[in-house]
Amino acid sequence: MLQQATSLDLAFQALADPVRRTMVERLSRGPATVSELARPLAMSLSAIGQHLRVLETSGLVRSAKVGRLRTCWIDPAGLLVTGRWIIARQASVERDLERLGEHLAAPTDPWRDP
Amino acid sequence: MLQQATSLDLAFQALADPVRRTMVERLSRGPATVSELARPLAMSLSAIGQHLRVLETSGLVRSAKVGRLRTCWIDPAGLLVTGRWIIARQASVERDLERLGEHLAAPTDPWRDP
DNA sequence: AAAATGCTTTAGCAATAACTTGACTATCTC
DNA sequence: GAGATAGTCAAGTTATTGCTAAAGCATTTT
Repeated sequence: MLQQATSLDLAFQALADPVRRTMVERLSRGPATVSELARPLAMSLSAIGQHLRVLETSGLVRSAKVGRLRTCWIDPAGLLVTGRWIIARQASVERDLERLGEHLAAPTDPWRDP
Repeated sequence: MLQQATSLDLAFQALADPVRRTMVERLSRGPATVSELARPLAMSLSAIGQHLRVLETSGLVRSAKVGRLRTCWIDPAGLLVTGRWIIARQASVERDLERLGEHLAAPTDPWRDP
């Protein structure tokens, strides 16, 4: 990972950690403060803050501070980019399996014998 | 990541690296050998072998060696688990936004005033 | 105004990740 | 059987990750 990380790198990287996925699962049910996110996770508030920063720079989560509470919520666009990538790969795989099916069904190879 | 990594951890972790995503993109168009995977990636064959190992233990890719060639292909089940997780989150977010819409439309708060 | 709450910052540390190089082992090809 | 090809293994290096602990700083609450 020499070059600068793309948004896809950052998003998948962010989702690779179970703690961060737990945070995203919580936030997908509605906004929460940092302390609320920390509650079920046996870990310092500082650590949660660091995970939150990763989620924010990845574009999956947004937040704003009002008073002494920081409220966080999902940015749907973040989930969209990762979801789209996976769906595109699934589509490619399906097309490939389809070609394989045709190949097995045909008496002659359509590539070598057009 | 103290406890043993789940398949979701491994899959997202695997997809977090641009080199491995390039390999997956190639394989989603059809099987390939290790050298074919390495061709467009300016990196030693050894490094590709290590990336391949990550992809295999994550469940995204499978491979088998015949003669001196190792052929690799996508395991669709691998993409499925990550895809499902993301779609489930997107669905949660939508439900949440819907609730927010109702809340804004209603003259009274449906939670505090049932 | 004092104390509690809710973060934030910094520094440090152990573990992991992503390579490289070099040596090695099969398997084809000539 | 000599040489090229395809991949594997082990060791070493450097950078990044995921924490912790301790101190700091605004906002509320009492």
